[in-house]
Amino acid sequence: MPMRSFAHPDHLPPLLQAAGLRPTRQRMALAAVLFDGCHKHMTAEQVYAAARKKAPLSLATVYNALHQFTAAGLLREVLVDSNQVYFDTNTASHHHFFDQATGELHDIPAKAVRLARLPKPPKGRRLDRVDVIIRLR
Amino acid sequence: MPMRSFAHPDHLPPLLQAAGLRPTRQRMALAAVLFDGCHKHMTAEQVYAAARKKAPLSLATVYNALHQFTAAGLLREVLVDSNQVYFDTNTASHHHFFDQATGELHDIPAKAVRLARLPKPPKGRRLDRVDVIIRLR
DNA sequence: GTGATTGCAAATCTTTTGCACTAAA
DNA sequence: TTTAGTGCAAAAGATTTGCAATCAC
Repeated sequence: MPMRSFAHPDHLPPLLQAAGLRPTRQRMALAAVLFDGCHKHMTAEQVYAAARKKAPLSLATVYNALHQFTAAGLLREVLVDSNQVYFDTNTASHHHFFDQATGELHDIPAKAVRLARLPKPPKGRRLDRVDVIIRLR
Repeated sequence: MPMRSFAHPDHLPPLLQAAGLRPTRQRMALAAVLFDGCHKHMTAEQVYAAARKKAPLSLATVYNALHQFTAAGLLREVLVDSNQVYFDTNTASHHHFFDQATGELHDIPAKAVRLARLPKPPKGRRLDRVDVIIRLR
């Protein structure tokens, strides 16, 4: 599962700048947590807990940044559980297993699912993307 | 799209009783709103607004009842938007179009989508169901 | 009667907002 | 400088809880 590797901190400022975001201390801490080379699914609270070990920042800033990162295409929201929103660092086309017993979320590569037939969008609308969630128990 | 028709109020008490729920005035009003023979996608707030025209009831009771109905298999939660949970009166296997511009949700019959390949669940877990969400813009 | 159900208001939880302060460019 | 970004604390929404009053059986 290839992902651009931003494990080294030097790669973070260009990443943020490319998204039109100033590489501030807080955003750098958040980016270091999220874009370390491994895909992850994290809630705002989890990101907050991890980032504040790297730099002082407030929860409001976490929400601001998560939404900015999402708008910039660096993150994707995953909605599988009515209690929390997960932010997914994998922005490539893919799907999810959701373990309803544990709340764990796992990626499924796009090619592992074949959508052989799909209805066409109603007129006037175009397809944005297709999310497949395989719910487990 | 066949659905058991509960348009006539006389059909509501047995429906509730079969779910192990006493047919109280409040639950009857809620069931009358939801199970009128037409499938719908409603938020708790929308259900509340419609039901209070039929009988006085509180929002807390709406949430209680929606969860009881869901646990009883009369409703299904649909998660497509981080701002609100939709309750779907169609509990048969099916999928959804979600219009991200308007927030509208539309059913897709199960047969309109063919999942030709699906990864098998991790060991120890079994498949509960597969949700396909076609996001439109 | 008696236990299930409800209403109300307060509590919780998550997320957003307003605004003065701070820092990046 | 100058403007974007941040922190804080308050506000907003959605949902839940606790408990006394009420209703279905």
